[in-house]
Amino acid sequence: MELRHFRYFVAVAEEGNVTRAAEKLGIGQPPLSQQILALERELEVQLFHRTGQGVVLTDAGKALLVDAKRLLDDARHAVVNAQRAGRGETGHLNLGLTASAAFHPIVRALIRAYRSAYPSVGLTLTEDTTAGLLAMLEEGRLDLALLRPGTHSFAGVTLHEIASEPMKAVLPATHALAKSRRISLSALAEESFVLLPRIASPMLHDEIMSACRQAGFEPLIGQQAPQLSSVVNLVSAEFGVSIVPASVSQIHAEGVVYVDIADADVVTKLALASREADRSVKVNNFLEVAGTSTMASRRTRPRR
Amino acid sequence: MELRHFRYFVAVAEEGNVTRAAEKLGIGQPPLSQQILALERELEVQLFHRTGQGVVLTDAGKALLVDAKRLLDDARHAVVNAQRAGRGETGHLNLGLTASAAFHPIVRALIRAYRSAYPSVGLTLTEDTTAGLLAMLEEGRLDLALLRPGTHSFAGVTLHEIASEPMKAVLPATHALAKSRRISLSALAEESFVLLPRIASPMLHDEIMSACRQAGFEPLIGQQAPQLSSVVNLVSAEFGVSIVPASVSQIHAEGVVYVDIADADVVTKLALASREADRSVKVNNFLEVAGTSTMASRRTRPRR
DNA sequence: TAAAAATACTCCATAGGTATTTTAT
DNA sequence: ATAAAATACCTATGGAGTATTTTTA
Repeated sequence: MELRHFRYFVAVAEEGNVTRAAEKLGIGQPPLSQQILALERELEVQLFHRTGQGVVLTDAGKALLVDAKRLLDDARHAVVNAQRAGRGETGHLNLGLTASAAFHPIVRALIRAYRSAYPSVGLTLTEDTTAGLLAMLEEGRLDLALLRPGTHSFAGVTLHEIASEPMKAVLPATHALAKSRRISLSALAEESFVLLPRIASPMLHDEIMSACRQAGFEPLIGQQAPQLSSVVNLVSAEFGVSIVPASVSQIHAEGVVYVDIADADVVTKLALASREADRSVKVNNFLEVAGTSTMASRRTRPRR
Repeated sequence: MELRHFRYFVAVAEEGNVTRAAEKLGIGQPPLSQQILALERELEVQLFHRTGQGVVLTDAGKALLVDAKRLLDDARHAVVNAQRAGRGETGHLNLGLTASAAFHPIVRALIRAYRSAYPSVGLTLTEDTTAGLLAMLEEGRLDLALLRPGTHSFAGVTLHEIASEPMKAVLPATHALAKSRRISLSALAEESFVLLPRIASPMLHDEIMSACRQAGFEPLIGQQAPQLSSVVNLVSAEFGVSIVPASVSQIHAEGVVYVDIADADVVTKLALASREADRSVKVNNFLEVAGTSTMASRRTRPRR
């Protein structure tokens, strides 16, 4: 039994006449008769009463007509659904992001652009640490993650840079350098630093540490805070100074100033991470909307 | 696109491996590969990612798998439904009956027997005059009718006798003959008769009239009543005598007696009427349950 | 008897088989 | 290097065409 049998059956049922149905189908009357007879033989049910003027449906035929039409419709729908899914127009996308990435205006813009381009794709946003996001990405619980890649890279993960921004120093307004337009990192060599714990954002943490070392000193970590806003508040309370991505300067707090850093390459990058093996159209569409060129896809340190 | 493509696709999707799926389907790997490729080409959608260890579904494939399985299930159901309809096990039957037929115990028994044999067939009972029933039968608004066929027969209607019963005389208890075990019709020659109007039950009416004429007299119709129970009540009120099918003697009324009639052939028949052209299995099943042998199928007086 | 469906046969398109190559890990 | 899918080519089933017969009202 094939869809052809249903197509032919519906045509004959609707014409009430094998000859005319055959014309409509673009085949001859005898092959159509044969196919109908073959269907009746296979189903072991008579579908038509033969009359001198054509054919009329039996009760079995009437019952089958309803189901056959629905079946043919459903088959067409299945094709359309598959095609839409194939173009990445339907389905669901699990997107992860780190707390610091969430501050970047490009992230909001990216999500909006994707939603308007693919309105039928469901989006779930999950906020977690970089390590957590990468683990979820590998397990397949995330399809994409927005994070700040560090010096180390991860096996099976492709990073697509979407933004690079300078770091800024965060100083209490009372600080001697608070009125400078730009300072060099070495000027902060004796300061106590307020940073996010390394576990929360190892990439950002490592970038700050290595920038300081490159400037010739080992930063003294006086205080740790779990949120970037807390970091800024602690600086405001004169617990020390900090270094944050420029986009974080959106956080305005009393008694805090953001100062440009003169040192070259004190920048942090925002990247979209995807599974290297993931060939999903939905993910590719997202990357396309992000307009990214893939960063070097590295496979240096296989994850345990 | 044929059901074969869906069957093959589901097999490959569930095995995740073309070679194993081919074994399961009892065909070779190359033809299965070809059919899957043909499906992908026709849908213009990639359904599988090919890997070294087999194949994995794309998003489009995942979407199609759900629909394809449902489609194959639905096709199987459609076949079962058609077969059940073909055996007359589903659907609806419109059954008509006359007021006088409704009294006969065989009618109740017949309907019960059919319901228990074909519990999934819906039954609608319609009570009307014989003429009304025959018209509805011809128009297709009824599939079968239980009625008392008269001397005339109808075009395109087959009558299946299901019972033949004697007539009885209905007399007031005060009547001179009320205590007789049996009387001859001629004894009622001078009586006034209470009958159903001819329009309500022409067959029964004509049978009574012709029985009287055969007994040598023209009955005097003193009163007409629309219902058999009213006829009995009028006899009870001494408006006259009547003649009714024996099964009507179920109606017990004060001051009324039912007396056997001695004359030969004063009988009335109960028949099941169906359209001659109707080859419906449901109707045949009903006739089979009724255990009927078809009465002469006559076509004497074509209906206007 | 006249219209339509069924049968008889022929043909060829294509599903399926066999052998081999290409691909992916 | 190996398992699996794809390609190439061949075979044969059966869908479709042509001619004719049978059926039904």
